[in-house]
Amino acid sequence: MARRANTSGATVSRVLSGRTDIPILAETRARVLQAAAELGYTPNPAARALTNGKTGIIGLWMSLAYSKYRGQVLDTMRSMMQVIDFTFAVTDIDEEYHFVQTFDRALRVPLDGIIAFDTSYSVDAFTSKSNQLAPNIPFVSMGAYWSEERSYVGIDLRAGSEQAMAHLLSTGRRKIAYFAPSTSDLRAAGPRYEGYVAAMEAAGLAKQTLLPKTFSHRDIHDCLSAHVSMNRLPEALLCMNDEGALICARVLSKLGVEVGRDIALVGFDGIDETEYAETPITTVAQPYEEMCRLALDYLHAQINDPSHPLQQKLLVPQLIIRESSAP
Amino acid sequence: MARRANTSGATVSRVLSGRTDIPILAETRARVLQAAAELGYTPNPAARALTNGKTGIIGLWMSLAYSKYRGQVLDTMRSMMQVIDFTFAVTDIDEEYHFVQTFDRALRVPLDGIIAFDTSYSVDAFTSKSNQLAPNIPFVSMGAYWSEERSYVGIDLRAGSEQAMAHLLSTGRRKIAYFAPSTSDLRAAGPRYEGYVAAMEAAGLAKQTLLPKTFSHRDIHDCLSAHVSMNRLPEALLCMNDEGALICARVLSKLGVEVGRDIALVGFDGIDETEYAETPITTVAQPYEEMCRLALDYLHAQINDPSHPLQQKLLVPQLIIRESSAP
DNA sequence: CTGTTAGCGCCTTCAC
DNA sequence: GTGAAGGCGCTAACAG
Repeated sequence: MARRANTSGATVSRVLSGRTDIPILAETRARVLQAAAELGYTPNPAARALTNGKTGIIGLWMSLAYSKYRGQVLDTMRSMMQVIDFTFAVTDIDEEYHFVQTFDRALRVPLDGIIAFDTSYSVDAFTSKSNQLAPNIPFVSMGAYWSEERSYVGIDLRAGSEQAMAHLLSTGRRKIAYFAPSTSDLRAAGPRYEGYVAAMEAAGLAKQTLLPKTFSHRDIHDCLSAHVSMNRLPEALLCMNDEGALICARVLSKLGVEVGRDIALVGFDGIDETEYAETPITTVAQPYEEMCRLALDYLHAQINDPSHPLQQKLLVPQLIIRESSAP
Repeated sequence: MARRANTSGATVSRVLSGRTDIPILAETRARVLQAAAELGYTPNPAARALTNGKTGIIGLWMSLAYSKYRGQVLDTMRSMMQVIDFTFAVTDIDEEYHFVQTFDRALRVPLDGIIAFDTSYSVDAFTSKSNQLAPNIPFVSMGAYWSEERSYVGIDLRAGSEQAMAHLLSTGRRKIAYFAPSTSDLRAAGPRYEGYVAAMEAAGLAKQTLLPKTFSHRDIHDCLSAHVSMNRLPEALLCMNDEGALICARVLSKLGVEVGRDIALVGFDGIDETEYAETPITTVAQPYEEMCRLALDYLHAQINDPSHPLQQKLLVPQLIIRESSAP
């Protein structure tokens, strides 16, 4: 490349890095640019990263298994990255898989820092491993799971769950069931479930779970129609997430159960559709924009100053009450 | 690190690369592993990539602006990557932004190959630029846009659009409008629109567009309610995508218009919800699983053999007829 | 303004 | 089985 442009590697570097602080003869620059175009030459990013000691890349670690909430968070991160000069590389963290292998893979990408989003039930494995696997890379976790040993922007879903339960109880519901996929780790665990349990026990009520196999339309339908036909539907469902709640609402409506009157529904996350459903759905909305903004701030601080002290913050979700749980 | 383990860099490399072909004393191995754990040492991926000449990373270039269809594709790619030993780094290609800057950023990630998905209206800039920016990196585009100069797995949405129109026309619809966001580049362009135009002109019918500002619930509502109140609703809407069609259906239903009887609706993409909507929605389903599988195959072939000839294939979407366009 | 030199951290080759 | 040397492609520092 340098040869083709009749110049040295250093000059090529100066031109192609777009440096304005070093004066370069217009003619030389043109020669370099043309040679690059002819050869289809692009600087090797790995070599660049090695030399510079930084990559300009922030890794976003998350599960890419589809969910609307994750999509919204991704979208938010995307728009925030546009205004700062970092590339943002999303890598899939598969929680059902072998963690170590997953992390090994994620660490193949040379990074200036990592944001780990809702790395859910692998959180134990994750935080301890991430300490071991990448303790020197700036790291912030955000979402429902965190470790006190690392910087984080957490969302206190247990508090959110308790808000939701207080609302359901204060509007007279007594038979309240927790609704989650039986194949999920959140079946009978996690902050949402803990909030549910605490509230039911404090109220002296019997706990109950409704567990479709997954949150697919079919499974939810099968689960609910069985309960409807046996006339055993509870007075309220605390649904693990909004997508499940939305499907519930559609299914129940087709089964002749009126959401908001015959049964109350509450979801988690705060995705857009809850507002526009046939019957708008009450939801525990996660403050994900603030979460993203803070996580990026925290990470920035760590990147600029590797010895930056821990930054930890817990956000509280907001209960948005709508018709699906009308009094 | 080598010092801490009382050994040489070469041995550290042999241990940490997990090589089984080179015999290493169990004790030495243990010493290295422990030193690594104590120091929290991780091999520098950039240096590795530079030495090895490969990174084990495949870049997925796409817009991360949220859409359900993109989410499903991402999910499909994710599950396919699990079974092959590549990391998969998703980088946002912003089409509304300055292309060159976007590509510059995406190219900061050291990659063995690139899959570009639906890099839509930037396709011209994109393919020409990608030739210039990364002509030597194995590259496959997949989705609705492609360049004949590169390998691709395309989806012929124009053919899909014509199928949809043939169906609407054959079921007696005459006043058919094309429905897209006025702020989108697909407002009056792109393969979907071309198919619409061709069909209408062949049938000797007057073209018409309905253009809400965006595909948000509010904008669609404003657009449709205006038409309803003026009693000017067409007999059918060809909606640019399923998400828009689903919102249309909800809005129309609230406005007292019965979908499938008073008006026909057809969407594009084939997302799951179309099947479970109040009135199931007719859609031009994109064969995205096949698309992903082929794109990965093609890329693999190129990675393994840099001089592999071009591989190009055009897939045809499938029209799924449901109640929203019942005869 | 531009070329030369050295080193980033790793892995491969070749000795021992 | 293990260490020493060299080079991957780039850029900062230093000459000229």
